[in-house]
Amino acid sequence: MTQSPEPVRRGRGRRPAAEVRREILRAAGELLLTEGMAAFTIEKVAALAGASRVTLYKWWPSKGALALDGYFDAVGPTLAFPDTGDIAADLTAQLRAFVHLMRDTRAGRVMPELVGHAQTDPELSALLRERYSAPRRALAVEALERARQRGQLREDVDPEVVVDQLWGACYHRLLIPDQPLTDEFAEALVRNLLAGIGRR
Amino acid sequence: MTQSPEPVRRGRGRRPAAEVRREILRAAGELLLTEGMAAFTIEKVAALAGASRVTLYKWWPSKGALALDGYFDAVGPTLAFPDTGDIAADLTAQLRAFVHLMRDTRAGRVMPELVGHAQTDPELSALLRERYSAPRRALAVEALERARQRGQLREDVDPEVVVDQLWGACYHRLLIPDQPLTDEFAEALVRNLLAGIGRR
DNA sequence: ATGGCTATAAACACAATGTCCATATATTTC
DNA sequence: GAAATATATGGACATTGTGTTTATAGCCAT
Repeated sequence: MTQSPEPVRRGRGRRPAAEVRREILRAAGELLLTEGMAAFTIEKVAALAGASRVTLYKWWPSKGALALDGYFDAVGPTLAFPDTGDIAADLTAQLRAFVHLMRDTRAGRVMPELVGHAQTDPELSALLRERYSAPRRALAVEALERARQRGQLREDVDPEVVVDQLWGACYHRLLIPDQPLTDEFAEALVRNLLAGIGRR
Repeated sequence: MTQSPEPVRRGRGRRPAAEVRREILRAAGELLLTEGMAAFTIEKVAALAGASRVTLYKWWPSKGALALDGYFDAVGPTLAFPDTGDIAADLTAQLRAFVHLMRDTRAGRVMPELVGHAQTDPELSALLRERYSAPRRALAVEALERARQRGQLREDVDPEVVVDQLWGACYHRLLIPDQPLTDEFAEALVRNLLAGIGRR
């Protein structure tokens, strides 16, 4: 159990909106990261925030939207894609960091659940794309574009496809876990793709 | 609304187990393929099958297990991986068929929802691995192994990783749809990986 | 035919959703 | 400072779904 200082039973009446909103986001993030998406309910978030369910329904259109806001409130944006000029090294480093994040942190272990829930929640699907996947994908695509312009990649390669063959492969092992997600895997992804797996 | 001939109100008392079971599976498959996983509830399956909820709870331990059984009842196994001896052509053909299945059929559109639900249902996760992903992955791995033994692939390549860089990339575009899943994409996947995307 | 197995209806407790209301009060406006 | 506005609140409600218990009814094998 994560020990919130207080469930804080409040009196009736209005409180500053910003404060309530902050409290709700904190509660949503905490519940999501400790209990996971299966146990994430509007009711529990409201109780944990010491707020009324009606208030949540007023501001968030769906459970998914609330969960994602709670996720970012707890985790922060954390976007970075260092560019050293060596695309092979940069991709490997970035993928290893991603593997570490997904395997060894609470935030990482929750993300597959959010993606999973998005499969039946169009609201969350759109938000996840806008605020999570699209910005991250864009960073990788830009790095690959720069590498191509430096002459490190073939001219006819579509960076968008490359992203799917690197990060998409990792998500595959996360979401459909037949095989483990390891550092060696991350390294093999880059090796295979840059050098090619074909003979001659 | 899908118009079943009759909700068929039956009297109390026992009916042949096999018949009930068949009817439940049919109902589960129908509901899953027409309404999707979000609307898939034990209650609706029971009503559609003209069966008692208690009967469902007796035979299926979870909603996910019932959904997967219904899926296979409706779709069938459909496993095939033709091997013409040309690994590039075989992979491309197989991936194009996969893209078509996922994009243009009801069964395909439901699979991401099952994978999504599995993220918060360990029962379904295990069943999906055993009965869906593992057998399919094994077929692809075997084909790649044979190609390597024919000398069409580098000796040091791990077929398991290659599978993630081909099918995993497709699942990525299915589950986190930033970019469209197209035939051209399927072809680019094989091209990139066999020839490599690096310069020189 | 008889006894065991199993499907059935009905009822229950529970949890969660989503929407009402009337009331209380912080903040804004005059 | 007083009035108006916005908004959070508890409590209530109907609805849906879960998962279980109970007593009853009928198929099937022996």
